[in-house]
Amino acid sequence: MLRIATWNVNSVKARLPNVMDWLNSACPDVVLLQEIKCQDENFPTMEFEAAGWHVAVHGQKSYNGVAILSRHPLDNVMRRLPGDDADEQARYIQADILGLRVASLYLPNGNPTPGDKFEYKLAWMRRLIAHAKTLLAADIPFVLGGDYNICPTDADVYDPAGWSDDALCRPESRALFRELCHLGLTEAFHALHPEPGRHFTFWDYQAGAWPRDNGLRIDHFLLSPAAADRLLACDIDKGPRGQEKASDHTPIFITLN
DNA sequence: ATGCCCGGAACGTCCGGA
Repeated sequence: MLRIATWNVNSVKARLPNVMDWLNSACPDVVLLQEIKCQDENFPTMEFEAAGWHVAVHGQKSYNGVAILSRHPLDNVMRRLPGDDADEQARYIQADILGLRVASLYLPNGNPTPGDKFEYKLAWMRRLIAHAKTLLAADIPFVLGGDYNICPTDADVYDPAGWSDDALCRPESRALFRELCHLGLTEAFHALHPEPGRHFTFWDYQAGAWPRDNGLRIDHFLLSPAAADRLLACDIDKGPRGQEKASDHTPIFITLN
């Protein structure tokens, strides 16, 4: 059994006590982090290693940044999403863990639409689709987890009409997400919880979004066919969102046999 | 409501977030 979580922590330095408490209580085997908001040398690598974690980081000053924590050794660490050497934003890191290829990704937000940021989001998604094709051809089971900044359907939005023009919900964003899935990948939460419900992974800090349960489902796991064959469970852990000094995202887990 | 909150960088307040 392998339990993998993904969590946009909204600054690993501001969130370190929350993250450490959660690691001790939730006991994941692998954790994919996004929005660490620090350079590699400022990531709390020593603290995590002292707690028994293997660490791989792809950081950036102030913005973005992704990392992988693992109870098992990390091999073949790859930083940056292929396809644009001029892209300096730290949004992708990949490693092999016990023969499983695992990626932590932070897909661009893309607002406002239309505009340069939305075009960057769509271009980044096309690069992710191209990379997923490469991963499928490598014939190694893989898991792409992270903050996709996509609500796949209106069922994933507390107020679909109000969000219809947002980059997270735009038809162009959803079409590229479907194109990615249609390569043969399984979106774990939807596969195991197909019924509509208020299944969210993000609640804005503003306007009482958390107490009102006005959330979005934007953090996802996409699994290759061989990884999907091992999928036993996928669940959202709402606990951390209710803590003091919480991230605006909460972790989501998959369990593989 | 073009508002609300948060972290980072910086020390003004703005940027980015979603």
